[in-house]
Amino acid sequence: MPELPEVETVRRGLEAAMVGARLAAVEQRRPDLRFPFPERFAERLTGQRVEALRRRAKYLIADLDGAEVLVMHLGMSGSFRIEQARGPIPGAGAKNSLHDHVTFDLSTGARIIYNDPRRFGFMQLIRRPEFAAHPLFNNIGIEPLGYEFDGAALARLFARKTTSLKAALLDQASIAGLGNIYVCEALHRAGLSPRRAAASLACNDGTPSARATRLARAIRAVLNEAVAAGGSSLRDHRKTDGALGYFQHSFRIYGRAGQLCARCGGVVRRITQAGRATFYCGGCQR
DNA sequence: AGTTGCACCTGGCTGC
DNA sequence: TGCAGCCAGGTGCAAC
Repeated sequence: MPELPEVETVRRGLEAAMVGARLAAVEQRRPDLRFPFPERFAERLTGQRVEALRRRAKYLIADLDGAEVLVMHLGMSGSFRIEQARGPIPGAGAKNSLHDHVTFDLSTGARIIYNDPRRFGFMQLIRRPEFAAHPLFNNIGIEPLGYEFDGAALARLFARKTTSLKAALLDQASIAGLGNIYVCEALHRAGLSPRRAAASLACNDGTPSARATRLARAIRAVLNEAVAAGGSSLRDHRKTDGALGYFQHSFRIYGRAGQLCARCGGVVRRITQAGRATFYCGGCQR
């Protein structure tokens, strides 16, 4: 499910409910998701006050008033929803709660529930001083909505890469937060082929090409529009309040194999790159 | 060192 | 209606 715009949408929903509240009770319903939960996970969280909820790449990071930071990743199918703790307790066997793996009951009376059918998500507790140097975070690239991201940054990051533009854009060590959908969308907006060599964004003298600038602007634009729309709702992904994001209606290329390109009338193609589907228009993406 | 392919899971959809 | 096969928003790791 979640790329940067979806994670940011979740962050905003959780921030409003969690920041300033204490974790009055935490329930962990299985020993692992993608990885085992930390030792004594619920116990270490109980009683902690949430001071801030941040996003880095596709990670959610809750700053606690103790010595640790709670790191959460949604994987492919993770989602959060917010209910009132006084409401019906999800009963065993209720279809909707089958994959509810963690619940946080807050001092405000709200209950935050983490649901993840595929269990590719995970949660981790990291001591604050070790946070920046932690393996999860010490090799993460620049934020595409940050001030330092532009055509020059793209050209510099990709200068010596031998992979395709598509694969390079998906590499979280270069740019943090892009995923399969928004890479396809940004490349289409920029009129660049996903098969083009990543290094071709720099001119021979190493300066950023006009293509690099176009691509950086397209990435910013598509991410900003998607965040404003509350992300994309594929399958049953929802925001924390249960509402659907609606950016999926704005996809111009993703999932449109066989349809006509809205910009040039060419046929949208689907190919496989690095094991993942790529959608692009052979007419206007060069 | 950088790049690619596979593995990890469940569920939804398509086509027989 | 049932079922096999394929596909899915991510990423860590082994193998080249």
